[in-house]
Amino acid sequence: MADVARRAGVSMATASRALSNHPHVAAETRARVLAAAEQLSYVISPEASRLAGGATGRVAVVVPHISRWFFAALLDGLESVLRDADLDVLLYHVGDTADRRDFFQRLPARRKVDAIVVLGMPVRDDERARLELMGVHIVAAGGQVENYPSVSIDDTAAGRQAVDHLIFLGHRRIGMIAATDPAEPGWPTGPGRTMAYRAALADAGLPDDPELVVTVEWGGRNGAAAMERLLSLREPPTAVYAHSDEVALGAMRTLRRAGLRIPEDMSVVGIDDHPMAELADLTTVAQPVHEQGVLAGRMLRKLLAGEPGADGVTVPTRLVVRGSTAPPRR
Amino acid sequence: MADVARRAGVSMATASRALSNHPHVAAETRARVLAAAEQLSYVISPEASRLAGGATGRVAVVVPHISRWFFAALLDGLESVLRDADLDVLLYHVGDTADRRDFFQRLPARRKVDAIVVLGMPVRDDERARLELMGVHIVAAGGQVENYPSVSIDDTAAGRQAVDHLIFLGHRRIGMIAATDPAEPGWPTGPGRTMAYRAALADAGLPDDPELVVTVEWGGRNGAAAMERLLSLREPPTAVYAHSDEVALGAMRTLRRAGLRIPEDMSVVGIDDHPMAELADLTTVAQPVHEQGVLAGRMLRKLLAGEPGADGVTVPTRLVVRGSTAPPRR
DNA sequence: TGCGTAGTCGGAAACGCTTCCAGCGGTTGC
DNA sequence: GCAACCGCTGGAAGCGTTTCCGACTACGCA
Repeated sequence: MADVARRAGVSMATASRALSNHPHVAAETRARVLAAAEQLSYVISPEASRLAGGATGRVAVVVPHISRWFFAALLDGLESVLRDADLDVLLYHVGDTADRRDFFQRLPARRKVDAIVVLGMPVRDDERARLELMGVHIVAAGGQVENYPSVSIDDTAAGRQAVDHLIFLGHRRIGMIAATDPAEPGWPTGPGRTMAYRAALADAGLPDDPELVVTVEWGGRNGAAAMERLLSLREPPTAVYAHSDEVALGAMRTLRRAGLRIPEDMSVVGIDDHPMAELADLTTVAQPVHEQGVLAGRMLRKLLAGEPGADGVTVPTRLVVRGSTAPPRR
Repeated sequence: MADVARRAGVSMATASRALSNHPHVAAETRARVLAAAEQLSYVISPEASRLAGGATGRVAVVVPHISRWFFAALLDGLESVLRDADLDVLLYHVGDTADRRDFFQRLPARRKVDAIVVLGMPVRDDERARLELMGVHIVAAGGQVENYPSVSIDDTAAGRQAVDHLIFLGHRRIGMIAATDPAEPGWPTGPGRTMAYRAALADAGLPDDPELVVTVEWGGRNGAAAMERLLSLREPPTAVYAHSDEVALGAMRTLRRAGLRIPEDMSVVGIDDHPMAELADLTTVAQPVHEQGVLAGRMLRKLLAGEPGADGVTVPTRLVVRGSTAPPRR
């Protein structure tokens, strides 16, 4: 930077001000500095800049499963707005339980970022305590995180949309394939999605047969296995509600293999509106995933700018009727 | 850090050496410093550390499409090994042409990273020139990038495996759905995949009917449209080779809608072995995506350690036969 | 006993910026 | 006409590390 200043015939102080867009620099001087920087193809050293100044210009993004569509889409949306704000994204993948413990214990992002956003992942209280040690803003998206400004869907409402649709079509015997997060075995992805099922059945005066509920780890293959369980019942359901599209897609594969027709012999409904759902003609409850990432990014920008961000946003879901649901055969 | 040094009763110089695992520190002293740091829950300021020292401990990862499975899986693999090496991942998404130009023009990662890895994306010569301005190591994965140490599959071989399979089954009239990258219209994803098709046909003594080739942008929906084109021919093919599974899945949807049976009326083969391919019972040529990311990460570690990394690795692909291919009806 | 040496440790100078404070010439208000 | 003021600029003090270099200790050997 000394070179640039010399070339522009100004002091380092002025050069610094010009380069970082501070006021109190004559337009002409600024132009001269910028030109000098350009010629020397000089860029400010972020390290030195942060050392002396304040913010790092970086945001940590914590995500449990990079290669799953839902999380990747969330990240995509988030990244786009952070990039527009000239914020760099530091990616932290906390795939399994060990990673996760390690992340919250070591806090590898400490002192490295201005904020942290947690994607699609509930944060436990003890983890929250660790996170707060970092003393930076925290935002969540796509997961049911309390205590933080966050954006997500209403899982219960989404579940209701799916199950109510099946009930409306006339189904009385409805199975549910609940998905748990493989990283947190036994922990339901969305407790709301399960509650919605029971509430919908109760409201419709239908019995809640525990046989009809099977819980598996997330994933198409497990969805397929779950459907096998359901088919092995003495009296299988006439419709199945899956907690996510991938699981539903797995279930459909089992049905196809069994020679059953969809939707004539069995209706299937999922949640998410995964791109594959369209190709598979799967009825589902769509949630705006990319948009949730975008909203979280905007929220963060506000927070970083010092404005009091909204506490939380719930984005709407909507039923997308395709060819995998129909009234039951009588 | 001054606090830590004081508490441990040593100078800052010694504290620094102890904390960054340098030699020439008595074991007992080091333990004392570490304990003091622990008690004060102190972590080194990376900014200051880099300013004085050398490396940033960060790696830039450039990826064209975060939310597509292939790229996300690559990133997943890469991230896991970088994390093990205590390297932070700075994510740069260059979705469309504008992003891309902007990235290579502004080089936002400049001075921020020790290395850069390009995922699933060919780099043009002019872009390469810009990249080299950063003066850091460069590694590529999942794309056909020349001049860099890189890991990828042999696209031509993969294409041959797919097309040869169809030919072996007895198909004589084989369609191809070629995919281009939406970010770089007109640019074939894998020129090799196209060449393989022509070479296979030629080797089998089959005519190369231009009608049978349709080129679309990547994506399931476009795959579906491409299949419609193929079905509108006077004499449609008996089998279709798609450049990627998503495209193949789209094609299958059109076939299903048309009431055609797979594989009886039409065989379909893809490339990638997308998780959905298994659920859709799609025959495909599998490539180890996650592993390519891992290998790229290892290569980078070597490079950063000063060892001469291998110039490039080609990982093998293999045909996975499922239910979407069969001999043609006669 | 004296001296060289290996192993540790401390002082202090960078590292490349930002920002406080002061100075400078020129305006404005009375 | 003078003082107060304003916009712009420069000097210099940090910011929190690392590392060079010199000093100090304890020990082995002649």
